[in-house]
Amino acid sequence: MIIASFNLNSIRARMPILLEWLQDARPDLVCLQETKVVDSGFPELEIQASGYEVIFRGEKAYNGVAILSRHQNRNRPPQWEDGSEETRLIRARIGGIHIVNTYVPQGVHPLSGKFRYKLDFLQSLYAFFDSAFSPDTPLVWAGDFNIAPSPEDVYAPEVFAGSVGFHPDEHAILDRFRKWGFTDLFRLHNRGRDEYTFFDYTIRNAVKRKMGWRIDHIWGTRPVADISKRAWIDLRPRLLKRPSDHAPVLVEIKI
DNA sequence: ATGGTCGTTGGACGA
Repeated sequence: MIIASFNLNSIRARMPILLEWLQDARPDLVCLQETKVVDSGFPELEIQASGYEVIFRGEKAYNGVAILSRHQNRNRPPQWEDGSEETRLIRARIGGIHIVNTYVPQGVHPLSGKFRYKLDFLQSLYAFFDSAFSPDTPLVWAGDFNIAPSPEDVYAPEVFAGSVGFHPDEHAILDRFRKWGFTDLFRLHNRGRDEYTFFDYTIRNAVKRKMGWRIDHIWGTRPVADISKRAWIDLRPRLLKRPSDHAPVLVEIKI
């Protein structure tokens, strides 16, 4: 079973790339972020025609999340757990595995109220995990975390130290998630640097120049980590015409 | 070509 996370930066603008990538990579479960569309405008029929069930929650212009599941899997309706008006969290259960897909606020600047909101969002999410699940639960947390966990995950860690996305307060919260029981499944299977999921549009040839950030993640509790076989980033969609600024990250689970 | 690019909007804002 292959699980993927992909920030699309608008699902409507990205349909050609999404559909081609689904056919190509054939993931079993896909967590999407930044769909940027209200539910009445979500391209549900096209997704279904490509072989996936889908659940989604979006709003006008901003945010928006969805979970795709290949037709042979069972799905269940989304439940909201963060109490937010924003559409940043959606969850499902596929077989015995729980999936939580989040679009964590970007944070803008460490001195801004939006950074405080980002930290609060993560603290609420931690409380949700702690109340709704046990570390023994087969649980996947996937999405755009908007945080690069370690110096290997930013192309210029000395430049960006203390910046939003690579800030000690963010790292302290991620450490809490680790202590609770989560493992970064990509990092479990990959040691190298220069492996990124986000490349700023304003940096020309950023992928080729390896100027990116690893801010999209698939984390799992121990039961999931124990059956994970490999994890990788698929840069191909980022290299196409009119790409998202993110590339998908994938994990293969023995199930 | 000299402060960069997208997407959603319908003038900025978010990223």
